[in-house]
Amino acid sequence: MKRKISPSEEDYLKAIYHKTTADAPVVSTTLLAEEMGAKPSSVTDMVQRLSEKALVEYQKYKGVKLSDTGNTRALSIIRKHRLWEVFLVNELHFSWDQVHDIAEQLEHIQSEALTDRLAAFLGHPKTDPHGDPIPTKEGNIQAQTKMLLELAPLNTPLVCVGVEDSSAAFLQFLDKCGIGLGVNIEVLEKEIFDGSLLVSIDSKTQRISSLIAQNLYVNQGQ
Amino acid sequence: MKRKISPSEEDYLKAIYHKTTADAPVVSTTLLAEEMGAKPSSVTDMVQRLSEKALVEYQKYKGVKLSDTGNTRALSIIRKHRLWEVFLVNELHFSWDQVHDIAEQLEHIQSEALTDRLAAFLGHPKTDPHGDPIPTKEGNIQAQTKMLLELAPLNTPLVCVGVEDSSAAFLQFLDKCGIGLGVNIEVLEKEIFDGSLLVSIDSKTQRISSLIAQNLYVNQGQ
DNA sequence: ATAATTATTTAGACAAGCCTAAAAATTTAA
DNA sequence: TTAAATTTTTAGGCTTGTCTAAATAATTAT
Repeated sequence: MKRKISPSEEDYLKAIYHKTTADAPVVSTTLLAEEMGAKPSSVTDMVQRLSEKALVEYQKYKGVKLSDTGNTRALSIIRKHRLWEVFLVNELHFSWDQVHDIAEQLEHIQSEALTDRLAAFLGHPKTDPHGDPIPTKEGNIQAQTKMLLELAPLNTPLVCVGVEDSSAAFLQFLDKCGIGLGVNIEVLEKEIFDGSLLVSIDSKTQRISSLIAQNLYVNQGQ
Repeated sequence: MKRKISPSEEDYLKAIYHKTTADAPVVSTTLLAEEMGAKPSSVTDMVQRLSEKALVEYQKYKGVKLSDTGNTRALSIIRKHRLWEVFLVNELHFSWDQVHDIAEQLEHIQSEALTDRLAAFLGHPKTDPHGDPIPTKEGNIQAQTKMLLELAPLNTPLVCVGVEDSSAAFLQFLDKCGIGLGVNIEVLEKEIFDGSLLVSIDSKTQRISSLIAQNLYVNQGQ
């Protein structure tokens, strides 16, 4: 009984998913427009169509959130996106910064059998190369544990999942330190004097400044 | 300098490629409409747009054929389609009859790097699971050698690539004999009395009737 | 509490890709 | 070689997903 959804509609569902949280359960058309790279008026149009299809709950001037069925669809798309990212990085040896645009296309391929077999082929991975959890076929997703490295627990395997400051300078500095999205990090010691951290990055031990730690997000890794 | 082509435009280029031959270098809008599952008027529209983009050569009432650039684009799409079919069958263990619709979607993914790496991952296959040749990155394609099994040479590795009679009865009978698209066949003997053939199918020897041999297409295999 | 500002929606337009119905060109047949 | 039948194109319309400009609601500031 699955109604067909266009790639564009899927992109909106995904954007709404990413822009709503427990704190802010509803997202404005303006914010969504930014996320989608479209004008707010276009978003209003689309959101009204999605509302008629019962994929979102929308109240004029009040913002929009996913319905239960919309949420399920969004998770299915995210599942496909992240599985393809695993394929691209683990099997085709792409690097983390090359896979997003390709996965963005692959996530719209419609075939449940393909998704199932891809997951099996990859060994049913639990997280993507960026450390983000992959929803199950049933639509369950492990709660996000994204936190600043500064606040992360000691002696726990972590995966770098994002940055607060995304300036080229910072990213290039990260590269120099051997840090990138998906890299495995473990905090060994916290220096009280200057807030610096002794960390092991892909099994090599080094010291990083608190400024880095304040701008780097990590997840609990495997 | 690659102009963007929509999935729909790509489908038309592919259809024109498949429907033109050395004998009939031009295809009519009506025939193309059948192939595309659209009305002739819609085809005329599209073909005129493609002509403006110099992807096809079109003369009113005279039919359409690919331009050189159109031909190159068509081959690139066919390359992607067939590479994905290899992936689906060899890596994800789909059967030959399940892969077409999925490959039809995957062929539109735009990323040269992806195609290159996929080809390398698969070991640069020369043919797809149906025995059809995979064009090279440069747009070279091995000439088609499709022929009726009845007329095929003895003691030569062949691959089943299609059927003349596509009735369910025939296809089910083929299944029973262990014959399907992509199956390796070699003709060992031709019986003059009844036209039957002694063949080795996936290394098992059996005799098949001339009626089968008259309705089965094979390619020179590897 | 009202005015000014900002956010949001509505209205009207456009391109892509399809459709149906009607017109025009081509092919076939008498 | 002209008339009938068929093929192909044109004309006009519809949906999706976008846009700009204008109107309206909500928020902020005085």
